[in-house]
Amino acid sequence: MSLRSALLALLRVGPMSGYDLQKQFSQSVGHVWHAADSQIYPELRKMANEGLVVAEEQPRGERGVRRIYHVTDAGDQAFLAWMNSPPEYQRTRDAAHLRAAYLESAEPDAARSFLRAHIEHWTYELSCWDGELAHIEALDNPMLVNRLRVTDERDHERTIAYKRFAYEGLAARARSEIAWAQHGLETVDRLERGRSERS
Amino acid sequence: MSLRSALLALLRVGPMSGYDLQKQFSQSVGHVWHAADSQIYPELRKMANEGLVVAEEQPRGERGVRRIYHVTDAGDQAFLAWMNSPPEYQRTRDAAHLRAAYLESAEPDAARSFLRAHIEHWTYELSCWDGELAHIEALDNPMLVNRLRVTDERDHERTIAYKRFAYEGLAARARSEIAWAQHGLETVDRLERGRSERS
DNA sequence: TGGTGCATGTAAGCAGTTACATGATTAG
DNA sequence: CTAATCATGTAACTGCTTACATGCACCA
Repeated sequence: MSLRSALLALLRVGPMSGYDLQKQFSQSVGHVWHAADSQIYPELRKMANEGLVVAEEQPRGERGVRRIYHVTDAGDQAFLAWMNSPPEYQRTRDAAHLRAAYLESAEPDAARSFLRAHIEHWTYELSCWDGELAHIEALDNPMLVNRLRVTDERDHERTIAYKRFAYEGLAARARSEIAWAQHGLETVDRLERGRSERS
Repeated sequence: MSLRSALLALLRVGPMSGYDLQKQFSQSVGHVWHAADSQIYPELRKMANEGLVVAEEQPRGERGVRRIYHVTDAGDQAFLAWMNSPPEYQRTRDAAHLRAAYLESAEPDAARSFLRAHIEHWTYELSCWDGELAHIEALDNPMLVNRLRVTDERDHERTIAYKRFAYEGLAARARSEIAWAQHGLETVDRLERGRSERS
């Protein structure tokens, strides 16, 4: 249900087409919740069938149709119900840590490559999230600006504070992953030194 | 492919039935990679069809059959190939941080409940991982003991070190999530104080 | 006329969840 | 005898991925 909530959260800021939403998912929101285009269009159709959104159909050329989706009252309530409901957690399923637990089975160089790839991945994620944080602080994130425009001015501070809070959490996680993998590289070196000394 | 790798990792320690594996997934390994029984049995069948494992069939009563799975050479190679291959990362999809980014839409009490649930969830996970770490240090984790038994003594140190490394990473992540949510609770209080002063 | 961006999808398939379903063995 | 544990699955469904597929509008 999170894709649905993410779509509602975006549409509550203002009506958008599937394509517009897709762009959001490849930028700002996409750094928190990823969704592919092939998933967005069918989901919007389903939401329209369930009355959470309505499609304003605009003709495009001879046959093409552009659908601008608007949130309905039912959609608004569904989003708020999700926001006020207890979160659901999935059981841990972490490929990187699974692999780490069996690293003695890998070649030392493969172990190092894996840890460097881990650092590279989380460094990239961190740069995205730090970038979003900079846009929040500078108030030049287009979605945030639009959202503040449809928000009571007394709620601006909270709106900004929670956005910042969310991205700070993701950035902290990325830093923790990077530190862990760096510690891992040191561990590989230490253990390999131990092996070469014994041989 | 990670479920498959996790199954191979366990079976490389020694042959086991689907039921035995299932128990491992609800204990030690299950804290890194979760899998349900309804997923394990079909996967073992598929792996047997592909020659990664062989089932030693034992009759059980009149009609029942117990299947003890053994890793084949092909299975061993598949596991090592996975260990030596570059990791694959999925795009971020984080329901808690998505929700956090829109927390101004929630009732303050719902926001607090959410953050407390987050702390509770990660505190529980942390206790599991700290528990596993204690079993690793005390050398009384049964799977680890079995694994050391089938491992060259010169590799004992590495085997233990990487297990410890994996669980330390998970524990660090849990602590980071808890600290984040605690900071979130303070943020809610600060913002709500601000609102009540203005009203 | 040709490329980029706008705009919309379908189809096959995989991984995982939830619910259902059955029967054997062993310890108290 | 009965409850816990051992032991094995199937079926329907959800969420997501990958690959495929089409066509318009505008600018150079």
